[in-house]
Amino acid sequence: MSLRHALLGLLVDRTASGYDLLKLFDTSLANVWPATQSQIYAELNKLADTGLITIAAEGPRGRKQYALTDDGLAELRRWLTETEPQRNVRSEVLLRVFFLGVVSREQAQSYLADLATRFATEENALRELENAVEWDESDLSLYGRIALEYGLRFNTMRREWAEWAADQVK
Amino acid sequence: MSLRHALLGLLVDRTASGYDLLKLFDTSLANVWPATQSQIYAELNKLADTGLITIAAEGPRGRKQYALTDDGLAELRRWLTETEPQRNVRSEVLLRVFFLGVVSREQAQSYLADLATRFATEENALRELENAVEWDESDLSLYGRIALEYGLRFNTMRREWAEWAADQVK
DNA sequence: ACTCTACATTCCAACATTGACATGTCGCGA
DNA sequence: TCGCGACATGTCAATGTTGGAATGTAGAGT
Repeated sequence: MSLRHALLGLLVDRTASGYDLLKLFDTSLANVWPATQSQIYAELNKLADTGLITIAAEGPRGRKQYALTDDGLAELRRWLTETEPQRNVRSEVLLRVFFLGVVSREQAQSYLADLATRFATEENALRELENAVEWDESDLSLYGRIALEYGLRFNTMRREWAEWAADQVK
Repeated sequence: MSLRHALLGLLVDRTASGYDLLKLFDTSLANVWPATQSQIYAELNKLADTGLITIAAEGPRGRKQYALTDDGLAELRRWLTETEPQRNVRSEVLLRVFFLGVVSREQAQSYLADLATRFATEENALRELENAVEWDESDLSLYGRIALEYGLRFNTMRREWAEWAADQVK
C-alpha cells in the first residue's frame, strides 16, 4: 500500500498532527495520491503499532504529534529502492471516451469540449501554484519541482488532447 | 463504479463470454480500467440480477453468453451523459519522485533514468499497436482512435518528462 | 454570552480490489 | 492415452477506499 509510504514520506522532515497530514494530502498530494481523513488516521495508528512512527499525545484528548522513527525512515528507503512501482493507470475520463460511440455525435462533441475547458482550468490553476511557490536549493525542493513539472506537463497534454479530440468529432 | 459501465460498454456491439470480456480488459482496457477475473465474473452476475444484461448458459456448466439489454444500454447512456466523471489521479511513480530526497542522489538518478527507459519501451509498444490497427470510418473506431491517441500522447509526455527529470538530477 | 470556523480524532458500514484457490471442459500433439 | 495449455466459471479472505456520523477543543468576532 502506498498510503503507508506517503505518510512516512511526509513525516521525514517534520513532525505533524493527523490534521496537518490531512491538509498536506489535500494540497501537495491531492493529484498524486488522494486520501481521506478516515484512511489517514487509521493508517497512522497501524504505523505506530508496527513501530514505524511514534505518537506523542499532548493530553488525554486532542492533538497528537506523529513522528518518524529510524525504522520508519529505513522502511521508506527500502520501498523507494527495493520495490517496483506498480503502474496503475485508471482513468474514468478515458473510459468514457472509449464508449462515446453509443451517444449522439452532438453529445460526444459536447463531452469532449467540456473536457477541454475543464483541463484548461486545471492547467491554469497549476501554473499559478507553480508561480506562487518559492524554490530553494535543497534536494527536497528539487524533487518537488520535478514532480510539479510532471503535473504541469500532464495537464497541458490533456488539454491539448481534449482540444484536438473535440475538433475530430466536429 | 466504473467497472459496471466498462462491462456494459464492451457488450454494446457484441455478446461475449466472461472469458472474452476478461481478454478485452487485458488488451484494450488494460491501460484505462484494469480489472481482475474475480471482479468481472462477480460484476456480471450483479448486472444480470439488476436486469442490465442477460446470461444465456449453453449447458449446465461451461460457457455463458452475456448480452446487453435495453435497460443496460439506457444505463450506459445515462452514465455517459448525466454523471460527472470523477478524476482519480493516483500515481505511485510520481509519489515516489516526491520522496526521492531521502535516498542518495545516485539512487534518485538511477530511479529516474530507469523510468525514462521504461516509458520509452511502453511508448514504442503503443506505437506498434497503433500501426497494427486497421481503422475504418465508423464512429466506434473514431472514438477508439481518439482514446488511443491519448495513450500515445501520455506515454510520450511521460518519457520526455522522465528524460528531463533524470537530466535535472545529474 | 453566543456562534462560527478551524482544528482534531475516532468509529463504522458499504463498497472496490487483489490474489489465490478450486473446479471443470476441450482440442492437440507426443 | 496422457498431459498440456487455452478456455471457462466460481468463491474466498484480506486489504484498500469512500463517505458519513459522532465527539470534542480553541480562538476570533459579534
